[in-house]
Amino acid sequence: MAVERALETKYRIAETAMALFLEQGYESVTVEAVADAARTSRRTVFRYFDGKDELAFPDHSARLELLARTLVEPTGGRSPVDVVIAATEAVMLDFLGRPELVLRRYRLTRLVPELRKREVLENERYVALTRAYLRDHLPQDGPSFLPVALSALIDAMHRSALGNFARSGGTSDARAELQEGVEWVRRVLAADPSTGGPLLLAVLPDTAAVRQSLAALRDQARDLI
Amino acid sequence: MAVERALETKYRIAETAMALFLEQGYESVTVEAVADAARTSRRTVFRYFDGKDELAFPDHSARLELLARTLVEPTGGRSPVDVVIAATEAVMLDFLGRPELVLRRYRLTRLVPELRKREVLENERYVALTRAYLRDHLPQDGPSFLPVALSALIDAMHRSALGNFARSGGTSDARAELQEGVEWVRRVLAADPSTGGPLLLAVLPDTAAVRQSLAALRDQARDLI
DNA sequence: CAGTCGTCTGGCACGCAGTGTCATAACGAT
DNA sequence: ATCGTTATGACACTGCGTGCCAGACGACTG
Repeated sequence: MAVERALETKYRIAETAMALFLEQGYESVTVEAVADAARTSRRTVFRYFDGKDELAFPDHSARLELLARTLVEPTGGRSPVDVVIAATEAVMLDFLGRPELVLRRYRLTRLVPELRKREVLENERYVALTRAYLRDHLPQDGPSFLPVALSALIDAMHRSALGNFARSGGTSDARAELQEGVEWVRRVLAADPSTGGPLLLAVLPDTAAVRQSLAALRDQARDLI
Repeated sequence: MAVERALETKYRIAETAMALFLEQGYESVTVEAVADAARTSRRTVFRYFDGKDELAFPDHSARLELLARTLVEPTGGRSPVDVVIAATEAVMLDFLGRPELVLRRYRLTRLVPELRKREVLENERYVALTRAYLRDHLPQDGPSFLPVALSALIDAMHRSALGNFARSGGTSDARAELQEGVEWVRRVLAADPSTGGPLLLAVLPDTAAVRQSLAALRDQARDLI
């Protein structure tokens, strides 16, 4: 297939480039040097990549499509927030499918400001998608900042878990961390009446027995809720 | 003063550039054209700005310093979250001090992808500052994702309010919207036991009267809490 | 007033990213 | 084997960004 060959070429160029960047530094490696090392031409490099900085992100266009595709799948009755969370988990699993790439890119982005810039931009495109989805699917009677706040929150969890994964050298369980993070989001949302969460209130006699029961319940709730 | 004259030059160049960008489009305006229109040289433009895209953000370096300065001021016993919120409000007030600049830049960034990129990057620098502050000052026993989540949240409120301000043509009360947003954050944090918020639980007999009282309380709480 | 020192500015040249164009090569289908 | 399609490579060109140096401007001093 033609597509396979093209993909192979793209990744060959990208890996050559990343290796050169790590060896010699981003600035001092020209695109022509990358092309030569990958046994191709400068022009071809720019056919596969929009810019020199994108050489470290050969997988992002595909992953962005994955996110977009996941967001339009039938929801099966799930809430918009759950749909976005599931889509974010799918994106993370895709990331974790290429752990070496993630680790190498992490080193590069810490080292080269230009590549860090690019990473921030790529990330913004993910957030823009989820934000638009929430804007379109969340009930309109909630606070107007909810879509932007929730997309930022979920993205923050995603990045935090992936960052820990990279810093740990690929040993941490990024998926579990993400789930822990979004659980926190869910819990916090559920506790807020303006987003439709349940609310439990009561008036009780102020006796020692009641106080003691409440304290016990509170301690349990700290772990359970 | 030399500093005043330099600042005057910088803003003259920036305003000339923004006008040209809006008239003729970002791509088709060369830096040399900007320099000529601002009665200076190409070389001088690059002395005041790190790149062509920065021509639309003459105020960001100063505002970044403002944020950094505000974050190191004595806290006066406020919590780290409150310090970050106050600093964010200071940044927003600084933005609102130049409403024409905000509006013009908003039009530009919606129109020119290159400038939108730059805006995202500038924004990331603010978030990096607040995130680092929270990482250093928040209690260490909380969830590890709290700094990144909170900085993302507060930033989201900030951007949402400023975006509405620009979209409304400068008529909306951005400061009030920001405060509304951070109030939501505070409320939501306070409701979460893992971040030390209060928790109120009770067990009641399931009678019609009790149910009615709870419903009434719940309706009040929707507005009050 | 003359001289001098530091800073701001403009001109020049260079490297390199990114793009348009076109000719050629590789590949797949029939 | 031939043809149509698609990937590739060569070339030229624009414009950004930077290093370098020389001259202009302003401030301060004797």
